[in-house]
Amino acid sequence: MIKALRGMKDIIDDKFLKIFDTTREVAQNYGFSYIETPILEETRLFKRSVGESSDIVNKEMYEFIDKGGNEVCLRPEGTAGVVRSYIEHKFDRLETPKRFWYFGPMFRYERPQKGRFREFHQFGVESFKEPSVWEDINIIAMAADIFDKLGIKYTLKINSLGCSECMPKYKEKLVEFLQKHKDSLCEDCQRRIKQNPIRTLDCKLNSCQAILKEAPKITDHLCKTCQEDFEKLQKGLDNLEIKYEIDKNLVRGLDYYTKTTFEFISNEIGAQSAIAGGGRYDKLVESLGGKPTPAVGFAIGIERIMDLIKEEDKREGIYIGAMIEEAIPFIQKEAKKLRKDQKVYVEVKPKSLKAHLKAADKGKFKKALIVGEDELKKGEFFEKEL
RNA sequence: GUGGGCGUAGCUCAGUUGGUUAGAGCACCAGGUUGUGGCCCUGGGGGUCGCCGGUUCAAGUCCGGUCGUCCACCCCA
Repeated sequence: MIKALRGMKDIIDDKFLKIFDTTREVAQNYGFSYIETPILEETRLFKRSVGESSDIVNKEMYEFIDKGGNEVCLRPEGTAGVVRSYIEHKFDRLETPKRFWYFGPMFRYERPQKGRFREFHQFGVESFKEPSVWEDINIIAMAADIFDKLGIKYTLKINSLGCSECMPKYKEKLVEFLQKHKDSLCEDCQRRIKQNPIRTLDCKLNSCQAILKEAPKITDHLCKTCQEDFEKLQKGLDNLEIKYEIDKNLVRGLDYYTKTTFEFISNEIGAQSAIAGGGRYDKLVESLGGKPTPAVGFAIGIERIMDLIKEEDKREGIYIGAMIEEAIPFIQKEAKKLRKDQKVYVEVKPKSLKAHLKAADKGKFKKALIVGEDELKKGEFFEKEL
């Protein structure tokens, strides 16, 4: 038997559509426009944006050479492609902000486990050309709206990584601290000192965390602007009555983030607790060859929130069946009329009244319309509410 | 990439120290005086025991490998 590839799933679940509809509705209500970018992109797009030091680029991409000799890969995340498109269409030369939402599959060659697949779906938004922290609040509010609409409980964590002014200075101090305690840190963290020192902050090992407690915090080293913006962020969320926690160790795995970062966490889905993540990336457009353009965005992991949506089983639609084959044309014609404004299922296999009612019940229909010999003569239905 | 658990019917799982035609519950189909579902009763269909190899008179059961799956590490949505 041929099976789907490891870590890839067929989606046979109406919840997926429900999430799609909800995210689309909310994004459109926020004034964002739809964008769909290619699933296949040049590999260097992700190397330059996500960052070569990240695990995603390092070891999780589906890379190959196509027949034209191009180094390509299946997209491991959504932001890079949208940014590429933004620049390619010269939107970076406009003064007006552009806001996009997308929904589609992403690919990462990882070892599958709960809430982690090799093909998974993300809904995401990207807002370009708006430097204000109030925009950060807008999009956090959008994510919160989506979760509220879907009835998903979450914890929001926020942090600020600082800008190109304060971040490098902080990094120096942190590296200095880490070098001092190098011998007590785990192997991974020792490696991180050179590669990506910020990542040591969210090391899961208790031994490292004990040392890192004393480490300098980014939030204590923000420049004046970043500090003010971080305070505005908190006030803005308070104003919208969105609860949050400040997590000074919240570091995101993609290299392009600056200033505001945030994550939505759920404790009901195992170790993969992040259901959405995002933040500001003011330098990314420029580093991919566009004009300097501030931007902020986030993405939601669809498979992860599918588990969190409770299924309501309500009856809906009409079941139509015939007890004799001669009645099939009649029910098909009637179904055509009824379907104009409601869900109508036609059973084309003739069977007993009892069997039809049973099937209609199992199918969670609200009403059953059955036609037998008598009904066909009169041109009417045997009707039953379920 | 590392570690651990698990692969028997569509689903959840039994299967005793290796021993005849491999079981249960749920689901499915058909009946229960020919046209009233959910409950109940009866009957029925359905499994190359993940795959390959080995040990043995004999393997679902033991051994090795492989693939898959789940959980965790790692990483992230």
